[in-house]
Order: sequence, then structure tokens, then C-alpha cells
Amino acid sequence: MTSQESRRTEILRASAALFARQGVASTTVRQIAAEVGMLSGSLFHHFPSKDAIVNEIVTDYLAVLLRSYREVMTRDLSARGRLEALITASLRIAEADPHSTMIYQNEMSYIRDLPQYEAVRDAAVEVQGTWLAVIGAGRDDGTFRKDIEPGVFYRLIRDAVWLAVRWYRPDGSYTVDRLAADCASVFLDGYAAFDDD
Amino acid sequence: MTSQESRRTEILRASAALFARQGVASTTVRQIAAEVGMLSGSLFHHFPSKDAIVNEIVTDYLAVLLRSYREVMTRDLSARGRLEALITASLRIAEADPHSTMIYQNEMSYIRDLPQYEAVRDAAVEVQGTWLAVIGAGRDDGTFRKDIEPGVFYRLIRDAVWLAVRWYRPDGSYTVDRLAADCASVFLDGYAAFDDD
DNA sequence: GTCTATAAGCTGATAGAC
DNA sequence: GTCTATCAGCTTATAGAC
Repeated sequence: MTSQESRRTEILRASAALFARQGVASTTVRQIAAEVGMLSGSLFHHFPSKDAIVNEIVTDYLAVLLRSYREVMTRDLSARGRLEALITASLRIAEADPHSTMIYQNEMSYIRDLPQYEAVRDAAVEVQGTWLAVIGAGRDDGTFRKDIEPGVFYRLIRDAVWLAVRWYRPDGSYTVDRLAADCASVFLDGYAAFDDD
Repeated sequence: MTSQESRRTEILRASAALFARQGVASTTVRQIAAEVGMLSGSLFHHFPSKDAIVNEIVTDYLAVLLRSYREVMTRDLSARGRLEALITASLRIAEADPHSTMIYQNEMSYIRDLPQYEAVRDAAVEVQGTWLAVIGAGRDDGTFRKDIEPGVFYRLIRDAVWLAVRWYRPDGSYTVDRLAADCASVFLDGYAAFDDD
């Protein structure tokens, strides 16, 4: 079992890297097989289809993401603290698994046509619900503005945060936690100079 | 000439819609041909290759975008006014041509491999340069914060603005200009409630 | 668990009739 | 300018030897 599991994991890892770099549709099973040192036919001993590989990458990814969001929601935090925690959690996951993050962000049209899309959709609904619950709570207690639709704010911050996976590269002098802090500060306080500057 | 031009335009429009919806790699020349009511072989009377269609869509799109950005830069505006104008111009273009916008935002890995990528890259450099010049000017004159890297702020606002094309749908009660105003307000003033609320 | 060999179908693109 | 017919190559996936 152990060697089979590790071979499966190797395939998932290599596939995710290729899918992220050149897109799922443009990646062939021959490329994946070559990357792990086998021929394409042998891949089908480990996975029933190419789509099954995509599905497992996305499903595993969303499970990790949801576990992290749920943990944030158990903490005793203010609305602002929660929003900052969601940003930090998201960016840490993007840093830890950039390939899966890119696949999930860039290949929704491919994912939507997978046979097991239902489970993905359920997870996506919970992810979105988490953000909206935090934004709604802050709006209700006066922390956040009421003149901007929560749905609009959610989409702005979601896209800015998740697409950081396209450009952010871990760097000793600019850590992911620093990026998260900057991100939270821009979205909550704004980029305009403070009055006391 | 006129009928040939309009046929070319039909093909470009149908291709852009398909490319935006299902991705370039997953769209076949047979689908494009069927959409405009011809057989796939006939397409090659109008374009030498599928990639030539992609290239023309992206090149035309960037030409329109650059013309709009250049016009903004001729206006007499403050740094904040310029940034707002860039956001408005971008969102209006995304509204007017959502398919090309989505292709440019989602298919960079495909575009990067096109033979005529040089021209695209040159335009992309000018686009980024415009945003960074406006941000830099506002930073120098004290309008914008100095404790956050301009490059970080640029990427956050770029991704939030351009990915609106994925979710924004024109609506009488929420116009693109209103979205632009909300976007500018969130990024410059922040989503935290104002003190005088 | 991997390889060989191959099926069955789709892909972008071409040549020539009309 | 479009259609017919087709090519050569590539795709995912399968069956059976080792």
C-alpha cells in the first residue's frame, strides 16, 4: 500500500505542476507519465482517467482549504480579525500548494464539466459562505461600511487575494504573512495616505 | 472587401465567445465554423490558422485598451483622479468586450506561446507602466501610502478590477460606473467604516 | 506495476472541385 | 467563398504479455 500510495502522490504532484503551468486541457497523459518516469498506459493502473486526477487534486485542495477556514471560525476574533485571518489562511494555502490553487482559480470551466462536480460545488458554497458571514457580521456591528454591497466587496478581495498565487513568490524579505497584512490593510484602511502621515 | 471584412469579424466574434466560455485549447475549429455557419475547411480561407484568430483577438483588444489608457493620461487629473479614471476605463472596456478581456486574463499561458507574442508583451509592458506611473506619482505627492510597495498595490487592484469580468453583469441598478466608484473607494479609502458614520 | 501494441476518435490543416 | 474529402498527427484509454 505504502509504495502504491506514494506513486499515486507522485502522479498527483507532477500532474498539478503541469496543469498549473500549461493548463489542464493542454497537458497530456504522456507528459504526466514522462514526468514520473513511466509510459502513459501505466498511468491508468493508478487512476481510471485523466479527469480523475484533476478531480482528486481539486477535491483534496478544497478539503484542506475548508479545514483551515473552519479553524478560523472557531477562534474568538473581531470581524476585522476574522477577515484578516481568512486572508492569512488563504495566502498560506496558496503558498503551500500554489499548483492546486492555480488550477482551482484558472480552470473552473474544466472543473465544472467533471462528473463529480457536485462535491466541488458544495465546498465552493461553504467557502463563499464563510467570507460572506464574516463580512456580514462586520457590517452589522458597524466595523465595515454599509454603502458598498457585501457581495461586491467579497468579490474584490477574493480575486485580489487568490490571484496573488500568480505573482507572489516566497521571499525572506517579503513573507506571506507580510503580504497578508498589506492586503488586509489596503482593503480595510485603503491605499490613500493616512491623515497623520 | 466589405463582405470579407464582415465575415472575418463574424469569425472573430464567434471565436472570442467560444474561447472565453470554454478556453482556447478546448475550442475546435469545427465549433467555430459551425457557429458562423460554415465547415471547418472554409475557416482557413479567412485565417491561416487557429492561432492567428487568437492573436488577432488579443492584439485588437490591447490596441483598444492602450488607446483608452493614453487618453486618460492626457487629462489634467490628480493622482487619485487618474487612478479612478484608469479603473473606470478598464471596467468599461471589460463591459464592452468581456470575451476578449476574459481571454487576455485567463489564457496568458496560451498567448505566451504564440509566434507574434512580442507585440502583446510590448503592449502589456505599457499597460503596467501606466498603472505604476500613476501610483508612483501619487506616492511621491503624498496622496498614497509609502508603507506598502507600489508593485503589491498594483497587483491587488489589477486582479480585483480585471477579474470583475468574471462576475459583473451590466444591470440598470448597478452600472459599471458605480462599480468603478465602489472599487476606487474600497482601494483608496478602505472597507472599514468611516469615523463619521 | 510497468511495458508493448493498438484501438477509436478527434485535432488542425490542405488540395482541389464547384 | 464554401464544400468535399482527406491527411498526418495526436489524444485518451484498453488488453494482455511480462
